[in-house]
Amino acid sequence: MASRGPALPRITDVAALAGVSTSTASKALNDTGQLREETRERVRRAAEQLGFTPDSRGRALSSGRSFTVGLITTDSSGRFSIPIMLGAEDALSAGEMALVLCDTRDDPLREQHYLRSLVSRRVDGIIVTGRRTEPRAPIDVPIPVIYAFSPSTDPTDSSVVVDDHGGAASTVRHLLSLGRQRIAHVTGPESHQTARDRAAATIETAGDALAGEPMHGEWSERWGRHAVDVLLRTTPDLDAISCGSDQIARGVCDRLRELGRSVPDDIAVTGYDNWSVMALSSRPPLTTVDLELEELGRRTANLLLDAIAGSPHPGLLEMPTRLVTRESTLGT
Amino acid sequence: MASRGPALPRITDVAALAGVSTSTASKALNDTGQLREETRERVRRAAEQLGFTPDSRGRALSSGRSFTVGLITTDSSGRFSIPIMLGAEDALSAGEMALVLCDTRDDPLREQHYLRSLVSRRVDGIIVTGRRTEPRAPIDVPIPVIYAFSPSTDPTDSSVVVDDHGGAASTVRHLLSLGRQRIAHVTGPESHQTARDRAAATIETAGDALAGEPMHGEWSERWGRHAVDVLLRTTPDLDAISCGSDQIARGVCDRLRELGRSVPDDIAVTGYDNWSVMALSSRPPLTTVDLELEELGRRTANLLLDAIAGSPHPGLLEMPTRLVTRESTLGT
DNA sequence: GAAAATCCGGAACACGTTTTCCTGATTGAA
DNA sequence: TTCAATCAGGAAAACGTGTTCCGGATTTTC
Repeated sequence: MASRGPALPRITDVAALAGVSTSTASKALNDTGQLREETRERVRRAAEQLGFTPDSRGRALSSGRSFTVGLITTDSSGRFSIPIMLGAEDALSAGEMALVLCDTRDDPLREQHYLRSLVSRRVDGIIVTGRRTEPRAPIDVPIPVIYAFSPSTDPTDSSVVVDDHGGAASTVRHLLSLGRQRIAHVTGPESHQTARDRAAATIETAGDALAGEPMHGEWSERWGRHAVDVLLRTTPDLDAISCGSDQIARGVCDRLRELGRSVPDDIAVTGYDNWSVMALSSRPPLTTVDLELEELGRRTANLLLDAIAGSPHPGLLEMPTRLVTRESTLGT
Repeated sequence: MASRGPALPRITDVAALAGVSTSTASKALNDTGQLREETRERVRRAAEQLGFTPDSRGRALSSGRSFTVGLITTDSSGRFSIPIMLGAEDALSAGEMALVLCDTRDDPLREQHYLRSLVSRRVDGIIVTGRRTEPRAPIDVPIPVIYAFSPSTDPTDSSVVVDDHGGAASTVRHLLSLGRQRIAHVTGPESHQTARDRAAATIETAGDALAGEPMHGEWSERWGRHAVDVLLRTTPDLDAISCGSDQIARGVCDRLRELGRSVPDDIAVTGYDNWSVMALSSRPPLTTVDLELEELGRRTANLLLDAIAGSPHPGLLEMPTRLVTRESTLGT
């Protein structure tokens, strides 16, 4: 009942078939030790014939490593964690490392549970990620840890984050380069650090071209639509709106179109996040900032691999964003 | 260099501290064997004091199991695989099982690579999932496998899928119960089985109330908008549009509003998928079908646990969907 | 032809846990 | 008091691999 089908062959089976000892078989398959090439080849053929796949549990035990890293995410349903996850998984799988997924659902109890589980599995390292850019409390484990997206509050930990300041600045510079002179900023709640950071960068970069104060609201199309109504009343000579998210930008575009304003001829609009379903379905499609989260995930994984190998890179690493230009600023 | 910080305590350390042998310590911590309660307690305290966490690699080796299952997804970036993944992870973590993530990116080579890796890790089972409802070729491994969302072409394999027929039928019955009598169906490409299935169910359920043939196009808002133009020309007395996805439905609503038709007073609209960003941002919010994918993932995981325990459930399991009613059919 | 160097492969152990078997001690019954 | 039955815990093996050490065989050198 325990095993259906024939048991998987062990290295001793390979050794027996090749007529050598297990240690010789091990050396042959791992290209270590001193063996005649002919012996190596014989063992390889035996392994091939038996369909031998080494049991990594044995290897893990003897090597002291598990070739596994844990990914703790506070909400993987969020659209930020997922690309990070995939990027990390991509980078790790190249190094024959596996990634075990732990979704805490923002529950500290679950987080504790998962940490124990990961330590018990003797994972070689842990990636911690979240859905907000606010720093989070570090986790306490005797294993290398890298924080992605949400940095650790401890600056001596290794964290990889998005350069939100640079991203927001790039949209504003783009608008300025197009000759826009009255730029409004519509973004998310002031309680979100990312909204504050982007607003600050916008103010700093726009200078005199900034129209009024940044407008904080919710991350929704509805807020974008509402903000347009307010803006057109208070700032009639507006010629650009830089939005804190693609969702807001889409709402902005919809409302502008309903009111007969042309985007981008009358008013150029920029989004943020390059969330394809929003940015591409918007009318017109949005110029926006791609967070390059998959690359961030890859980078995080590689940093973790370094740390596992004994060369940690403590501190904060800010990853560059990429400006994606589309019709909402360029026209057709 | 290999280990920073003090090495993690082993069970021999616990045993030494408690003044017993390792086998006794093991029995004490696992509540097996015959030991005095006082001895058990002494061992437990020693473990506590040392912060002992058993090394699951050793346990895995000795038990013959790895307490790990693999999840192979052809694209986890798709929004279907993710809830399934989370549901599975949730169900597995309750049983102290870990889930290792493998994203093949639809590349057969990568899939082979991952399969070897999972077999090498001696995972206790594998979940295979995809982004389409088309059956897929089974994988060949000597380990229990369950297919989720994309069933296996081999009917003797275990597969868990969405009841697309029932889901589509439920929207049509809902429209009929509201007294709608001329129902059009706008859906995705005919090359997609899910579009064909939903169309067939719609035809069957709507009967005489069906207006024209199902209209196949792409899964986009643009197609939804375009379909409205066609429909209003060919079928002026239309009073309901059942869409094959929330994205299409959103396009439909947008276009109807632009043309001055009231949803749902003039024409009721239903979506499919309950993709919140579409269904809730639509004006009005969409009545739609929730695929309950997280529950599907949980169910898949539990079936896999059964199979691992020696009680497989071969065949196809269709999971029920849930109709979510909102303003696009009910009004305010 | 003897001594040294080199090459090849095997025996043994380590990794950390669980489990099986076994022994000595205690208890109960006759 | 003796024998059997139960209890408490230890010794050893098992899981599958990698690695260290060591001895025998072959080749090289003088």
